[in-house]
Amino acid sequence: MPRLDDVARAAGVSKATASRALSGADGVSPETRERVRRTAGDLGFRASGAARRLATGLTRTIGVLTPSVDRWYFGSVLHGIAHAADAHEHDVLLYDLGAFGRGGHEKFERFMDRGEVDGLVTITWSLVGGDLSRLDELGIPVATVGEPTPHSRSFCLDDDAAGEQAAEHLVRLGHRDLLHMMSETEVQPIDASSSDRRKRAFERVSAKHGLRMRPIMTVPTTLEGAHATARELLARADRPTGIVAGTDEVALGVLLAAHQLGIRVPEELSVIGVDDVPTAAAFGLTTIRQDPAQHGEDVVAWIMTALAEHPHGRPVTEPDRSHTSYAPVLVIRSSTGAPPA
Amino acid sequence: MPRLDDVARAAGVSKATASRALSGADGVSPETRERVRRTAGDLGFRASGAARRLATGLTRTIGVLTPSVDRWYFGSVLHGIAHAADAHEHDVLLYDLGAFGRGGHEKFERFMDRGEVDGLVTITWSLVGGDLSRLDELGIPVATVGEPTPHSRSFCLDDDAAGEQAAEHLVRLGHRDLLHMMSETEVQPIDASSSDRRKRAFERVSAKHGLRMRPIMTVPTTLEGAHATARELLARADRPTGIVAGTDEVALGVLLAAHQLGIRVPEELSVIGVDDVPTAAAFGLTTIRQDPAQHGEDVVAWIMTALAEHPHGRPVTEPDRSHTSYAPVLVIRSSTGAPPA
DNA sequence: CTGAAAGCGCTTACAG
DNA sequence: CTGAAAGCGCTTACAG
Repeated sequence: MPRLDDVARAAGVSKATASRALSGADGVSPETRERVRRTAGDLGFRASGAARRLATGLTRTIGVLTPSVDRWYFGSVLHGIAHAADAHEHDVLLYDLGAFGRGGHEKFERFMDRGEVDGLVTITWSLVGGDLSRLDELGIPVATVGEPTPHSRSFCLDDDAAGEQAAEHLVRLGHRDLLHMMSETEVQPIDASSSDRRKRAFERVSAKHGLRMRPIMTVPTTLEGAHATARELLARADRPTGIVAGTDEVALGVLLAAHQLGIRVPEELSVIGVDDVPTAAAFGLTTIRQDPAQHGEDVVAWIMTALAEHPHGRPVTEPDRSHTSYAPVLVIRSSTGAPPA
Repeated sequence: MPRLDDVARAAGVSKATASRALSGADGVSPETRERVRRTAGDLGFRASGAARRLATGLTRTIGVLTPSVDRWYFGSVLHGIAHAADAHEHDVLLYDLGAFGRGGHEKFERFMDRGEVDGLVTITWSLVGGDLSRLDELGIPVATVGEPTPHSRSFCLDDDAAGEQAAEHLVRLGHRDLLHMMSETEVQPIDASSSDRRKRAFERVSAKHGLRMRPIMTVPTTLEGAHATARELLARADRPTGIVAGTDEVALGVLLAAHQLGIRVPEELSVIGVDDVPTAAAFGLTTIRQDPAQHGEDVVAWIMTALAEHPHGRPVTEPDRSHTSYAPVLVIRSSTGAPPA
């Protein structure tokens, strides 16, 4: 592997000049720059990242802390992050903290110990409160996507509006007897998780319109879990006319149970979800759309801006802990309709 | 941030001794080691990764090149990799090359230019042939998961056996008129992709048992894509009695179409897939199981072994390009049964 | 516009 | 068991 020194010598300049020519810094004549560049190309020179890091203190890497990577929401956010990071010529260092917080603490410690990054994004539920507040030690821009949090800058769907829109859609169709299936968040680092907000929005709408009050059901955040619960629920004679599901996975589990029980959708039962996962369309699922990949792109854009303002270390000003919330979009398909007469 | 020098001084030893004490190298008295460790802890010392990299030439990072991150298979492999890497105290650097090869080349170039890792895993279809062969330049252990490849060590499901088991299962149930829905691989870097192998295995079984020869159908590797195709196919009077799908996503699309058309499964139609995705059970899908997370763990284990044998740079011996193939497991559920009389 | 030199913070022969 | 010193390969004031 040729070093900068080899390039400099071959091009007949000093290491300093070679470095400037290659990095694009100004104060180098066009001819010199061109010659150095060609020489570097000919030699197959690749700057040592380790040396550059040591000299500049910059890793050109952004870290991602996520509770999972094999589920739609997390994968989509990660995809957006990876895409945006690449556009800014930054690498992404992935810390998969493990299934929803379990055992994640040790991995978090390892990250604090040796995960060297210029900026960090934590995805919902990655961390518990105590760990979250330690992120400040890092002295780098930190942002969260998935839930609003007072600990850092955050980006996420407006869950209040999403919960409201879902319930209001069914109310407009004439439903008076709805049930909310809340998808369970196994770790709740902060006061109001997404599922809590969606649930409370549902309760507000229920109260406002004087709907029948049914107890909220809590199910695992998986199609399977919701499916099992829904099979029992829907078999009962006094089932609701509509179900507001906390997520599409839950909604799809309900739809599947309805199909298996011979309950026609939407004639006998309406179902609405939140997310608009790729399979929702094929199932005809009415849902509240969000775009996690976009959130991932936006969070990286914010980090890049913060980095540009304070290239090294801790900003002198108070860190930005503002919140960006995305407006939900109602997507009407065939899983919702007027309730049975 | 305290440096090693600060720790050394505070503990009353040289940097060399402090370094050895902290790294666990031997040749340090137990008392000294303990004292240095405590001092480091008190000071909140964290070794600079950049400096360590520069001094040792080791990044303690493994790279992952993947065509996507928001689909079950890739997410699962990545999860296994992240878990195993963490167990070996290595970080993972993620390169999401983008949707199945499109635009992935530039990202690949960026990786070659500055992705500094000790070992690399490429997931199926990440790369096209020309890029694949350039991986040797890296002089680090490289392995592929998802498809057998002559370019590197590889790990994947035995697709021949999987395709055979799927078809044979239906033949045993009495089916003579089967159709294969092959899931489309958008980029085929090597001669025999997974889907090709599964397809050819199907053809062998068809020939062996003298089944009706139907043209192979190719559908997108998504539930939606398969669903659209299946709706047309299943509406026809001469539809087959069984469908062998290249993946579970495809199989689920077929199941959905069958439900919507009022075709009873398995009485009127049998469907089998490959993968055993988490939702397969709720749908009662019979399938051929594979465990991508395990493949991810195994590939990291192999890299760690290779690294242990050749701690620095290119091994003198010929690189290991052997192939590990995993035996498929038939999981029988309720989507398959005897064909209609 | 260019170069000599110091510095980033570790590790590791080498010598004792 | 311990230390002084060289070295990993860049970047960046500083001086010219």
